[in-house]
Amino acid sequence: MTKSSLPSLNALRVFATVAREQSFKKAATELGVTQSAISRQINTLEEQLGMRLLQRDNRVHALTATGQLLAPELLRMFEQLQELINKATSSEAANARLLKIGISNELLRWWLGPLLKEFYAIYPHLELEFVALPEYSSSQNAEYLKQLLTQDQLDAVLIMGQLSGRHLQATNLGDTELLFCSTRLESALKSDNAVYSIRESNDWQDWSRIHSPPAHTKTKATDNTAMALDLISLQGGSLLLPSHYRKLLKDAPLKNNSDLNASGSASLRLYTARHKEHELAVIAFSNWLQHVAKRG
DNA sequence: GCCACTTTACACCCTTGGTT
DNA sequence: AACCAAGGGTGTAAAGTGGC
Repeated sequence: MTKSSLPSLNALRVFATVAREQSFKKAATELGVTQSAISRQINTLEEQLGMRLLQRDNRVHALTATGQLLAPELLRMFEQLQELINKATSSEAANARLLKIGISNELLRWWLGPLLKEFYAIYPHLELEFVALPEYSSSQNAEYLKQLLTQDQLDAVLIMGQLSGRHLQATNLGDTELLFCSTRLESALKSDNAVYSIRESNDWQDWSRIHSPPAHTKTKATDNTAMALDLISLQGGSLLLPSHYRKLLKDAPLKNNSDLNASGSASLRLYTARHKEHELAVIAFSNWLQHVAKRG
């Protein structure tokens, strides 16, 4: 029998019920349909199988040999199926939970935030709560971030850079390109304007290795991208914008000089505690993020 | 006559495939 | 992407059949 010619689950369920009750009428009552529907399901099933399953005239007398072979196995399978459904539906309630996510304001505003509607449409039983973190991992904050995860204060951390530890599970969500952006299209390297980068990142070092800026180039470190954006909008200048915020170029008065872009070493990563790697909510969030990151 | 089941006609919903 | 028609699956109501 090919896959496409498999009888419908409903027809098999009807047959199993009739076999157990030895009556179309009782089966109809149990399944909440008319006895006519039962009759037709049995007929269709027998036609599909090419043989009779019930010996009957205007009464059900007995199961045929084929019916005797099928009925006990089907009844057992439907019992197992019911158990599985009970288990799945009760665990859905258990899995309806709050996920605490550590993330920077920048990543939330310019990357994850606009995608959340899609997440909630797929996983309506999950709720996300956000806790503000730095944009980049560094030697100063690494231990603190690890503790947040291993001591269950957060379920996941979204951050640029690396956290190491055997109790952590890392998922790479894509390498970062540093977009050289200025308030004006001209290259800031030829003017007096400074280039802003984030203090905790290696962005300036990564960028300098590729573009070897002149020694007189002014650089300024800021705490985060939002601060760098505010400063260059007030004072002019350039910044190294992580490519995850690419959509921002449409909204902010920024121009990207693609000749001066460079690849950064700090990838965007999702970190979770290893003891939570089998939790359905964590798996769902992680899988969805990977899907979103892949799509770009 | 009642009961259990079959047959037939018809309706509704969903999927699929073609068209715009 | 939106629309439409065809076809399949599933349901009901009602009439018919035959045993008890």
